[in-house]
Amino acid sequence: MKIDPNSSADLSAQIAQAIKNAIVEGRLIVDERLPSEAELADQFQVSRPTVREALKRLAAQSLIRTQRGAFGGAFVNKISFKDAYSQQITTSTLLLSMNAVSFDTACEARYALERACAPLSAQRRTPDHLATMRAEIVRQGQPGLSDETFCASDVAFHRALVDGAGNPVLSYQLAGAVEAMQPLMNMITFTARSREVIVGLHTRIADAIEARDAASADAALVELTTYTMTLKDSVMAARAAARNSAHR
Amino acid sequence: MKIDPNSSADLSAQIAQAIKNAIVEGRLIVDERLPSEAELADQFQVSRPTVREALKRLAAQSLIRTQRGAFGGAFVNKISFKDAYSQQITTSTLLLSMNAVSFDTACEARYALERACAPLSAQRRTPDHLATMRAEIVRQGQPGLSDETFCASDVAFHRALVDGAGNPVLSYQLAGAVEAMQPLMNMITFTARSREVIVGLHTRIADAIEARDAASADAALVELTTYTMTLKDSVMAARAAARNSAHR
DNA sequence: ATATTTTATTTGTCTGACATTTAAAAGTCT
DNA sequence: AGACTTTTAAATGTCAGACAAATAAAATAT
Repeated sequence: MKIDPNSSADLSAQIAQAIKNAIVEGRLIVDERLPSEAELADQFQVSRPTVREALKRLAAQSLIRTQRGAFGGAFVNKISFKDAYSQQITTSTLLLSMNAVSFDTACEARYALERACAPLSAQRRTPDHLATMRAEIVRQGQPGLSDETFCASDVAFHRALVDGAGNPVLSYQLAGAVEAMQPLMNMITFTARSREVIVGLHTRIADAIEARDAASADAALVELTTYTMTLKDSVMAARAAARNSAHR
Repeated sequence: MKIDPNSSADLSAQIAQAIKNAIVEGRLIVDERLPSEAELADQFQVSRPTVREALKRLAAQSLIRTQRGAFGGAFVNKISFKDAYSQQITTSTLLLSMNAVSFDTACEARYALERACAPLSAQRRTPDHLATMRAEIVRQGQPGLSDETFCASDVAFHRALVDGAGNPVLSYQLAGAVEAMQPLMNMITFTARSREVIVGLHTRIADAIEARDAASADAALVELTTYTMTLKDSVMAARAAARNSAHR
C-alpha cells in the first residue's frame, strides 16, 4: 500500500483509499486487525492525526470498526445488510431531495422495482409476511390517523411485500427505493376517500399474494401506481388553485 | 445541534451525526457553508482535531466538501448520481462477498430488477442506447476475449439496457445490482459455446428493445437468467469433478 | 485600468501530551 | 489449587499549540 505525497488529494483521503482498496480486493479480510495507528503513521510516513482522519473516513462507511484498550485497534468490519440498508436510505433520500427528482420519476422507479418482487413474493411469502401486511391494512383503515403515520404504515406494508420475496439482496435494493419515497409521499394529504381506495388496493395485493396469484398482484400494483400519480396530481392542482385564489 | 459528552459514543461520531441530521432535515441546505473548524470546536466545546474527524466522516459520505484558503471551509455537498452510484457499488460488492451471498440469490435479484426496467426501456430507449448495446454484442463475439473483458462488456450491455428506461433513479438502483454481480460472474469460465448462447440472447434482447416489444425482451431475459444459472452449475460441477480426480 | 503584491483566513499536517478503556498478567487470599 | 483482586501495558480518544499551504480579497504599483 503506497501513497503519493505530491498528489493534490489529502493524505488522509489517500490513505483511506489505499486501505479501502485492500479491503475490496480481499487483501484484508473480515475481522482482520489493522496495524495500530502509530504503526500506520510509521508505514505511511504521516502523523497519527492524519491516520486517524483516514480511519474515521473508513468507519463512516462501515468498512472498519474500532475498539479501545489493549489488544484493541481497527478491525475490518463485516458489513451487514442492516448497515447497508441505512446507508442506502440516507443516500437515496438525499439524492432525491437535492437533485429535485420529480415525484413521477421516483414513483415510477419504486413501483417498477416493487413489481419485480411481487411474483417472487407470491411464491415464497410466509404467514409472517401476510400477517404484517394484514396488520398494516387494518391500521391504515383506522380513523384519525395522521398523514405521516399513514405513510409510515404504507412503507411497512410494502416492505413486508418485498421481504416476502425471501431475497435479502432484493430487500436491500428496495429499501432505498421505498423508504426514500416517503418524504415525497408525505407531501400528499390523504383524504378519507383516497385512503379507502389505497386500502382497497392493498387488500387486493395481500389477497393475491396469499393466493400465490402473481398476475393479480401485478395488476393491483399497476393500479396503485396509476392511482398514486393521479392523487399527487390532484393535490398539486388543489394547492395551485388555493395559491391563485389567495393572490387575488 | 447538541451533543452529550457523557454518551458512550465518540465525540466525533456524535458531532458528525448532529451535522448529518441537520443536512437530512434540511436545516443546512446545499452549498451552505458550515462554520469554520475553529468555530465548530468552540460551539461543540471540543478540540479542532475532534471536529476534523467528524468532518472527515461526513466527507467520506459525500455529505460535505472542503476547500482550503480564505473564504474556504466545509460546504454542504449536492450529492450527485455519480457519487451515489460509486458508493452503492462498493457497498453492494462488499455486502455480497462478505456475507457469502449465493450466486443464485444475487443472480435472481439482478435479473428480477432488470426485467423491471425492460418494458420502460422498450418504450423509451434512444438510438444511443441501442448503439451501445449493439457495439457490446459485437465485442462479445470477438475471439480471444478474456473472461474478465467479456464480463465487463456484459455489464456495459446491461447498463445500456437499464439506462434506456430513462429513469435516473432506476439506473442508480440497478447500478449496485448489476456491478456487484461482476465479481461473481468473473468466477465463471465462458466457453466459446456459452458465449455464443449469451450473444444470441443479447441479440434477441436488443432486437426486442429496438422493436419496442416488451414481452419478447422479458422472455429473452428470463431465458438468460435460467441459462446463467445452469452455466454456473456446470462450471461448479466441473470444478468439483476436477478436484475429486486430483485427490485420487 | 491593469497587473502585482500583500494580507487575512481557513484547511491540512505535525508534535507531544494526557485520559480512558481494556484484556492479559501478576499477585493475593482462601 | 482455584477464585478473586490488583497491576500493568497497549491501544484508542482527546486536547493544546504550532506551522505549512492554499486562496481570495484588499492594497499597492505600474
